Amino acid sequence: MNVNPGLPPTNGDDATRLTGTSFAVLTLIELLGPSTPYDLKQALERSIANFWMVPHTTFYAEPTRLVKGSFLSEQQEAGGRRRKVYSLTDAGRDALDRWRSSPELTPPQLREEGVLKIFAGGDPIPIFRERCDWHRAKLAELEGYLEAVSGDDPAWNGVRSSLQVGVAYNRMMLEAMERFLESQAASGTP
Amino acid sequence: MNVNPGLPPTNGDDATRLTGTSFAVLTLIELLGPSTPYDLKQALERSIANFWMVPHTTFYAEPTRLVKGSFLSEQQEAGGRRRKVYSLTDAGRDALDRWRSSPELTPPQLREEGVLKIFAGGDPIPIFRERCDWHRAKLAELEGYLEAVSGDDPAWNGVRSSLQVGVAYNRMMLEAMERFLESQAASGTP
DNA sequence: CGGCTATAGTACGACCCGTACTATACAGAT
DNA sequence: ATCTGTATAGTACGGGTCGTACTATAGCCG
Repeated sequence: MNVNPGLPPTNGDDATRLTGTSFAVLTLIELLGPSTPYDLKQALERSIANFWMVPHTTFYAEPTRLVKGSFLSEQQEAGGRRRKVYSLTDAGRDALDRWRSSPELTPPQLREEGVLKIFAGGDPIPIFRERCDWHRAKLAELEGYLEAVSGDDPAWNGVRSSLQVGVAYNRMMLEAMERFLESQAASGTP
Repeated sequence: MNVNPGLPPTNGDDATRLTGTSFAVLTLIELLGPSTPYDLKQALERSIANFWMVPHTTFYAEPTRLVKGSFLSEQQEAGGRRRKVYSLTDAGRDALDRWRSSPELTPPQLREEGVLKIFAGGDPIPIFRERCDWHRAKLAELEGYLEAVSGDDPAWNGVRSSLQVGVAYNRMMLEAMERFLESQAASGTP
């Protein structure tokens, strides 16, 4: 049971090993151009984190690993904070291309405490009500992002598509739970 | 960004700390009675792993932690392999009750490499096709489990409900993606 | 320029994870 | 009886991940 799926189920190779998090970093640098870790963190939290969550400490560490595998190159800012700026190398671009155009996918993974509680015998009604609120908020958030990228630069096509997927997903979840709650309310007061 | 949500976002307390995985173990022991780690692993893989994945090595370790926190007690089998058998303590049962009846939930978390690839500019069509196959298989699997627990022992109500949620979820995902693929096929050959 | 808040990180230890390996049970073949 | 293959039932280990807590600079408002 692989909980932390990367690309190959670890080819044992070591510094060459690329996880989903690696590709998240590579993709963002391709989109944004040379970036500092903080640029990446900001962008991540408004986009990828919605379907591929990464804690910020892991995220700050990832570029360092990718430099070691020479998928990224690193420059130092001249003045100010002298922050590190990362760019894609050819190897990085290649790896990204190969991954992106391969049809292989690791299984989707859900961690849903609500269903866990229902399994354990918890009352579904308050659980679904909580979740409805959450999905409503998420839906509003994603619709906001979607408006923010509403140009037609083809480089952002994927970004727009994934946001549309997210909107559709949350709307579906929300409607399904609302239907359930209504049906319960109806059968509760006959 | 909390990727590994437990109950409280870690109260710092230490051995008393209970994660979602802890409650998975406690719930299964409540359902099955005193159990060996392997019993638990088997049951987990057919149920909870669908919405709360845990690798088997973590899972084998968890009962040990729970004994340390005195949520479980441990006996040794008399003969044969002298395997360890775990039972709920009163503290364990209390913790489980409190968690199960509290309405608080950590946010749901999805790790979906398909959307990550779409974000990165991958072609959605083969990705959704892959995913359709996956959801179809999962649906069949869950329907099998559902038949297997089709008695009416009230202790298994939560188990049945969570399976129904899983079936509904996978059916929804499958139908949404099939609709998308059909609409693409239609617009592709006008 | 002094304090406040937001921004931009680092430190660290506990825990998690995947790979690889070990070891026992049991069935059927010899 | 024992061999040998397969399913069952785990353990060992080291690198990676996680959350908490802390530090430090930037910009703003008075």
